[in-house]
Amino acid sequence: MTNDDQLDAAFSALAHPVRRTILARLAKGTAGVNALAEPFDMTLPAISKHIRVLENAGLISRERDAQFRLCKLETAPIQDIAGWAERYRHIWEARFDTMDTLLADMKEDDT
Amino acid sequence: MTNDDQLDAAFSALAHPVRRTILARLAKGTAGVNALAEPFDMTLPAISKHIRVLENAGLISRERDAQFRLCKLETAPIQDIAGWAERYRHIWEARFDTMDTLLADMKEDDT
DNA sequence: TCAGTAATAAACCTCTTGGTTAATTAACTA
DNA sequence: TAGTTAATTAACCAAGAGGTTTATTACTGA
Repeated sequence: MTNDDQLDAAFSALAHPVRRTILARLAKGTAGVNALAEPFDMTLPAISKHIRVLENAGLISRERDAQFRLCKLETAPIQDIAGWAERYRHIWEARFDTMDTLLADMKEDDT
Repeated sequence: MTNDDQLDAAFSALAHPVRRTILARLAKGTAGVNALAEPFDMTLPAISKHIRVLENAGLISRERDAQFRLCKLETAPIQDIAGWAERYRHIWEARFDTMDTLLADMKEDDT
């Protein structure tokens, strides 16, 4: 899988509030599918599918423990996304600087 | 639009390599639709649709200049995503620390 | 071994996405 | 005003996403 494909998978997995909520829950520790499904008004197979999407994107891993499938958060794709976003930071910081200058100029006008 | 909806829109807009490439191009400066379409083996209406997706997600804005529609990168949704990812940073850093400790322990065993 | 619990698989449905071609709008230019 | 360039709209299509219900697998524990 190319780097681009990995980003595709991560971004599109994260483009659903249910899946982001599941990740937020897993940030507090591993959990089984039923536990993850609990907050949602949705059937278990639907949650199961969301979990598979997260797994395929590498955002979680799973381990069988007796009749449970424990899900665990994996941060690598989130780090990739953070890295992707960072490439644009200089732009918004530059614009913020411009705004700073603008505000400073306005202040000068006041005095 | 709720914060969740904004993240949905941003993540799903970014889940396509063509759209990420367009943003990368716009990071270097504004451009018209034909210029943005140039690198892709794809019809203009297809690019036009990608651009609309980016616009609806707030990732770009547009200004009419004569017969051109100049596209401009907007960083707010990228900042939102960077902020979202940051909430997970403590986890991967904690795991990295654990790995550090592990490696240190292994080193001690060697001596 | 049998009942119960955890989870997935299969089949199906509807809506969305990503692309096409053909037609249209809007502005510039000769 | 006619032709050209820039871009969008409309109509269509195939494939994918997200959900359902029903059936099945896999394990636990009495």
